[in-house]
Amino acid sequence: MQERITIGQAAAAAGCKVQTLRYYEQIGLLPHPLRSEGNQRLYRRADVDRLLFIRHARDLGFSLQAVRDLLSLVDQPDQACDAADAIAKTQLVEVEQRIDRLLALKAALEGMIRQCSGGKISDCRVIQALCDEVGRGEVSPRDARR
Amino acid sequence: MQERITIGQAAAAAGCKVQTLRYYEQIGLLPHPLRSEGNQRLYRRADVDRLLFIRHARDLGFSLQAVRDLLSLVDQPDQACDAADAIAKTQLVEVEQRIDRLLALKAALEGMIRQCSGGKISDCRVIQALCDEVGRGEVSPRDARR
DNA sequence: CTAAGACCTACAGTAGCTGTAGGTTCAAGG
DNA sequence: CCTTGAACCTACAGCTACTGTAGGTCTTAG
Repeated sequence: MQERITIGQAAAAAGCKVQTLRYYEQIGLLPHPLRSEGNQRLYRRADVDRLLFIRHARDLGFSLQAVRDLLSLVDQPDQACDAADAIAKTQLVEVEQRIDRLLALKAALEGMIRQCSGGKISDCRVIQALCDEVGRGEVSPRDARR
Repeated sequence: MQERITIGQAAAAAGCKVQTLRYYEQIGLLPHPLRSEGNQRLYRRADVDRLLFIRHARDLGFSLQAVRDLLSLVDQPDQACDAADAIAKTQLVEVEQRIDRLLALKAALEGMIRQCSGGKISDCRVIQALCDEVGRGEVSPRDARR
């Protein structure tokens, strides 16, 4: 009665590569599935749901460690949901920081491009801007990297 | 007359690790510097300027390949600056795409957090949202990953 | 029965560093 | 002059999150 889903079908359903499933299994995010007589993996609905959960979380920018934490919550559904909430909030803060950082980059790049004279490299503003050690305060060289 | 700058001083000036300089040398972004009698690297101003250029570009989100391209332009300063302009524009497009993607993530995360009931995991909206295969159109699961 | 395609394991490679082990050199203090 | 400790050296392993490759096996349609 159980559907037997091949690794290729599961990967297609999740929009990822076959290798990615094997990798998730290897690092313990997915359980070892049943095998056919010929040793090929056979997944069930629940496994595919778990995979979709993982992929969805990854699409939302959660690290594999965060996904692992979320899955451990899912595996114990009677606890309070504060932990899941906290993980999402941490993630939100990080996303906001990345957005701020990228907006600053965008401004800096637009400034560089706007001033490109179309002349020679030696006069090019893009290169000049990168040569300036100091920058113009839009991006500080010291703490700018995540 | 030349200043002799140690690798530690150069790294400090650029706000990166000593290993990073050795790595850049290894992959050909920085030239092999002079060595002391005791085989220690001695950099000159020009080397440090090149390093600062690299770090600045990295801070702006350029890949090492893009940095490599920009440096090859710097090394031939009499050519037209169209190439540098094109690299910066490509980078700008990528940055804008990343921003759009992150804004969608932010909205999705805020929605998840807003609806967290504070109850049990089994009712938690954060988890529910991740379990929904379909999502609510904010982030498409298929093409969402860069 | 055969051939193509999907699957298997095992391992190497990607980016961009970072960390470690085990040894050498340099500069300052005694 | 000698010692001590920081900074340096090489070489290599490890990190994240996969992706690709080689060489072989299984399944399924014709």
